[in-house]
Amino acid sequence: MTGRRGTRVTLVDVARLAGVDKAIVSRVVNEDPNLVIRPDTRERVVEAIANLGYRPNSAARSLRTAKAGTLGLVIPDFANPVYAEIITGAESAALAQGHVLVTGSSTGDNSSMDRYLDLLGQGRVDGLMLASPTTPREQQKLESLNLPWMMVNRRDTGDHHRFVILNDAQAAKLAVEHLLALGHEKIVHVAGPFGADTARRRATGYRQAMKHAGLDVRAESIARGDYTPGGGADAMAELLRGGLDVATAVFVANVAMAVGVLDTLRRRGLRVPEDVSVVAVHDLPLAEHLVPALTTVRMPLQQLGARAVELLLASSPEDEVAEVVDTAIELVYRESTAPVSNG
Amino acid sequence: MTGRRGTRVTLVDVARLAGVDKAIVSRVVNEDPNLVIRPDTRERVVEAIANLGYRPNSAARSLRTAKAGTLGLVIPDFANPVYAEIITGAESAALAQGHVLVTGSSTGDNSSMDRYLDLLGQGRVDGLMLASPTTPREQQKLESLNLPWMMVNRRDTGDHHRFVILNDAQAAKLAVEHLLALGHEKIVHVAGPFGADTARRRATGYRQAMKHAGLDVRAESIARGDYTPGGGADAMAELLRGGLDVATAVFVANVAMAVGVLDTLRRRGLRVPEDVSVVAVHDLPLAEHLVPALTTVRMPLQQLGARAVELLLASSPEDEVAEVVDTAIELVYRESTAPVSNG
DNA sequence: CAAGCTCGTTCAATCGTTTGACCGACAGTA
DNA sequence: TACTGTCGGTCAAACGATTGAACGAGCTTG
Repeated sequence: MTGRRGTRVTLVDVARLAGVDKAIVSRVVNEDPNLVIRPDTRERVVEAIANLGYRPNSAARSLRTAKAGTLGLVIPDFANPVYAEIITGAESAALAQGHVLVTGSSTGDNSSMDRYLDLLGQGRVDGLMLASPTTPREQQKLESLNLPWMMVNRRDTGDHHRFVILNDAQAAKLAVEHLLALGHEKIVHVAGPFGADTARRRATGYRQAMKHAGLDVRAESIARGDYTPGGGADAMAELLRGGLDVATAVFVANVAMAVGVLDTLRRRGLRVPEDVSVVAVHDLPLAEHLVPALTTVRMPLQQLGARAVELLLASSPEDEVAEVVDTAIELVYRESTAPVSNG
Repeated sequence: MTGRRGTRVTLVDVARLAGVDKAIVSRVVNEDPNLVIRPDTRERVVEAIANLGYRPNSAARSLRTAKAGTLGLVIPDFANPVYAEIITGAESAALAQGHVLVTGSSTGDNSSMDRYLDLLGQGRVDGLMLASPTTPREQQKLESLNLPWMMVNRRDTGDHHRFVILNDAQAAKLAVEHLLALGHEKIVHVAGPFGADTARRRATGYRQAMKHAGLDVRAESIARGDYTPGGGADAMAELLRGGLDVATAVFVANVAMAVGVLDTLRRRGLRVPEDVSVVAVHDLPLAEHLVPALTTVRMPLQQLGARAVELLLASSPEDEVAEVVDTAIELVYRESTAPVSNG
C-alpha cells in the first residue's frame, strides 16, 4: 500500500520481505510456467510486491533479455491527419502486445531522421517502422542496425521487400466507379507527386478503371500536385487550362489537394457538384466539414498501422514482408458528387 | 566501416581492438572532461569504434546511470491537430536535449491511461507530461511513481502546482479587441466545456475584454459547446434562439467548434462576414481552408510543448512549476471577420 | 637518491533482472 | 536400508556500461 517514495524498490527488497530468494520473486512476476511453488509462498510474494509497490526495472530487464519492449515509428509530420490515423492503429496494436510505441517525426531538417536512427539504434527499440521517405544511405544505415524494420504505406525499399501498403488501386477504382455510376464519363485526375508510390498506384487504378469502362485517358486528363492544398489548386487550374470544360468530374488523390481543387473550382465559378463532381481518397474528419462536404474513399489507415506492428513483431530482420491491406476500403457518399447534369 | 551484422558490438570488443581497457572507451564515448589521454590512444579508440560500428547499449547505460534518456507525453488524441502541434514542439525540444519522446494517447477505453502509467512507470521515462484529463486516482498513482511530471495546457492538478499553460485570457482579449476595432459591440461567445480550464480562461478573458470596453455580458450571450464541430453547431443554434439577431459577432473558443458555428449560420441564411463576424482561438492549418477562411488567434502550441520539456528536465519531482506561455499570441486576420454592417 | 607529483591507464564494484544449475528434504519403492 | 524422484526452493553467473579508486612509469625537486 505504502510504496515508500524516494527509494527504488527492487527484487531483493521484495524477496527479503517475503522471506524467499529473489529468483522466486522474478519467476512469480513473470508467471514462469515451470515454477513450482507452494500457494502460501506465492501469496507472501504477491503481498510483498503489493506492499512495497514494486515495479520491475525495465532497463535491467532489457539488459538481461536483450529486448526493449518498444517499437519505433518514424513519420514525416504529426500535423498530417493521415499519419495520426496510422499512429493510432499502431499504438493500440503495440499496446495489445505489451509494447510501447515511440513515434518520431522526421520533419524539418533532414538530419532528424539520422538523429532518430542514432537514438533508436542502441537497443532502444525492438523494431522500426518507417512511414517517411528514406534515402538509400538511410536504408543502408538501417540495415546496419540489425533490427527488424519495415516501410509503412510505401514500398520504396531497397533489396528486401519489407512493407505494408494499402490497396490504392482499389480505392481509385471505387472512386471512379462511383463517378461512372453517376453517369460521368469525362473524368479527370488530380494525382499526387511522382515520388510517392501511393500516388502512382492511385493513378494506375484510375487508368485501369477508366479503361475497363471503355473510356480513354489522355495525357491532359491527369495533372500532378504535391499532396497539399496549394498543389491541388494549381493542378486543377492546369486541368482547366487543358480544357476541363468537357470534363464533369474530378478524382483527387488525397483530401488535402481536394481542398485546393474546390477552391480553384469556386474561383472559376464552377459549382460543385452541379457543374463538377469531386471525389478524393482518404476519409479524414476534415472531409465532412468542407463546403460542400466531400465524397471520399475511406482507407483503413488504422488497420495499416496495426498490421505493420503485427508483421514487425512476427518477423526477423531477414524475413521478407510484403502485404497489402484492403479490407474496409469503401466509398463515403457526401455532397461533392452528384449525377452528371444534362447541360 | 563493416559493422558485422548479427553480432552485438560491446565496449569490450572495442577495447580489445584498440588495445586499451573498456573504461577508456567508455570515457572517450562520453567525452568525460577529466579524462587525460594521449592523442594517439584516443585516435585508436575512435577508429575501433568506427570500424566495429559500435553503439552504446542504452539498457546497460540506463541501468547504471538510472536515467532513461526518455520523456513521456500523454495526449487524448493524435487526430486532434492541437496536440499534433504540442507534440512537435515537445519532440524537438526533447531531441535538442538528447532525449527521446514517447507519446501515448489515452483515447478510447479509459484504462489506457492506466496502461501507460504502468508501462512507463518502470524507469522507462525520466519524466512525464500530461495533456489529457486525469482523475484524482491517476494523479495519486502518478505521485507514487516518483517521477517528475507536469500538466500541459491544463492546470487541474492536485496539491502541487505543476503545469504550463497558454495565456488563454490574452487570446480571448485579442479576439474581442479585434471585433471591437471593427465596430462590433454585440459580441457573443461560444465557449468550451466547463471541464476544460482552457475554456474557463477564454470565457473569463472574453468577459474582461467586454467589460473593459464598457459592454455588458448577459448570461444569454454565452453558450457552451464541447470543443467539437457538432457542439459548436448546437451552441450557435442556442445563441440564435436567445436572440442573436441583435448580435453581429461571435467569438468561438476553438476552431473545431467554429466549423460547426459556420455551418449553423449558413443554414440559417446568415452570411459570414457580411451579417456575422466569426473569430476563433487556435490557428490550425484547417482555418485557412474553411469557407470563408477563418480569422483566428494564433496560439504558440509548439512553444508550449517545448517549454514543458524544458521545465520538466530542469525540475525535480518535488518542485512546483507553474508557467504561462504568452509569447507570439497574435491575431490572424482572414475572411470571416469584417467591419460591422450598417444594416 | 628518495620522495612526491603528474600523466595515462587499468581494476573492479555496481546497477536490477533473468535463468540454468544445483541442492536438501521428504516420499515412495525395491 | 539404499536408491530414485519429485517438490520447493537457493545460488550465482551473466547482460553491458559507468566510475571512483588504485597503480606504474617517468619526471621534478630538494
